[in-house]
Amino acid sequence: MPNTTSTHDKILAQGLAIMSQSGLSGVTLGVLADQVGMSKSGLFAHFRSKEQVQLELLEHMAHFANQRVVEPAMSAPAGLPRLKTLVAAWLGWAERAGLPGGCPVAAGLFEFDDIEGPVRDKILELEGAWRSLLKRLVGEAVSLGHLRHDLDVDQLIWELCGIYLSHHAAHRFLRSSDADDRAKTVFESRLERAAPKKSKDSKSRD
Amino acid sequence: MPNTTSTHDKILAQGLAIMSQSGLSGVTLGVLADQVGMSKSGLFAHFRSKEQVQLELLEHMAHFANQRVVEPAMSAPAGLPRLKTLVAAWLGWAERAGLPGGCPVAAGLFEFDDIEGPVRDKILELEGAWRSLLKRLVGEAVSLGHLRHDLDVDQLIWELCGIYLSHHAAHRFLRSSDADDRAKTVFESRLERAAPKKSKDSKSRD
DNA sequence: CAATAATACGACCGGTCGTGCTGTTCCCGC
DNA sequence: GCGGGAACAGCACGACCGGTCGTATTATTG
Repeated sequence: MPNTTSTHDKILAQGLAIMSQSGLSGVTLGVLADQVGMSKSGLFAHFRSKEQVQLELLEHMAHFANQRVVEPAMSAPAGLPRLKTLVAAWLGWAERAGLPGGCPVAAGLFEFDDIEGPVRDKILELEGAWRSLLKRLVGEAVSLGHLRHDLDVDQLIWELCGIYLSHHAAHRFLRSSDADDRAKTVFESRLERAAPKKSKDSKSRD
Repeated sequence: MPNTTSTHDKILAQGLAIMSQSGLSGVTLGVLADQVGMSKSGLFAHFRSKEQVQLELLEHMAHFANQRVVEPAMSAPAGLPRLKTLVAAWLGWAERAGLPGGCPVAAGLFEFDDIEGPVRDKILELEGAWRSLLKRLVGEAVSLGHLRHDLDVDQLIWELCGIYLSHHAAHRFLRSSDADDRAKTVFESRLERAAPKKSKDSKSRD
């Protein structure tokens, strides 16, 4: 059955667009069915519940983001170049990937901070996986001597996530045009402080 | 006007709690009426529309946050001390003020990034006012020589907002206990880089 | 060809949403 | 005491929610 993209996949693809614009709770069975061009009940037959739709949607987005953000970055040389490439591909990835709204996970971090359940757990899992990936790349950069050995890796990642969120807010909500520049500036400045010590200037003295 | 706090105010107070937990779209007339202890239509009579409820709720929150965060910080000495006090009062202010969910504006930045209308405009206004305040305090710190005169003020504020958002995500979604420490670490490190050049630190030991 | 399984449809359920209209209660000035 | 007006409740509406059911079309299989 290679010919058609299955209805199931079509549903997930459409749902991804809605989710990025209106958040996970904006993905309604009715509007999703309309978007796909089928009846609500016909759509529902593919899933056991709405929650199942949400979970599969998140899973689908993770896979989508993986091949749009992670995989391309992996072809860069290991260490600092790869980290830089990944971060560059990360910021604003959703728009670049054709998602009209922003990154659904970023929105989910605030939408589901107090809503317990499998959906929250799934977002938690995705976010954890992402931070693990960041940690791995940073760790490689440290091992290769691209970043200082006494670097607080978790602290750096925490700050990277802050850059991402601020970029998201500035770009998508405030719609300010300098979001990319601001993010680039603070990222590079942060990397500079994480660079191995050199005897170039005695100013880095912490 | 009778002695008691007016029903109108009681509605806004209850709505604030709901908004912090479930977001602005979680503030439903029915839920809100239940919480206040009156009928949906009785509550509705106080407002012209649900949108009016949302707008007044945002306004109410701004006033509330102002007296809980801004005003106390204003008693600190002008310049860097005041800025530090404000930021310290800012991070996690909502919980400290008795709001069970996080900061509603932070959530609103992601909830309404693609939903046009007066509500979005209101959040935009609040966020703009907040950043203006930050800018004013940073500017004062620069004028007083507490921060370097060639500081990129907007860049600093952009990063401060990133710290706030990352703190919100780490604390409220990830529920990690080190959010305060992480935020404090990056904030102080950032201030250090914004300090005036001649770093003969003989007195800065707060 | 008949039987079956997959797929999708339309109608419909109980419930909640925002929002009006119609009363009822109750305080206040006359 | 009475009339009036504000504050609130009761109720109904249409739209939409997640979800179920029966059914029609289609494809596969025996």
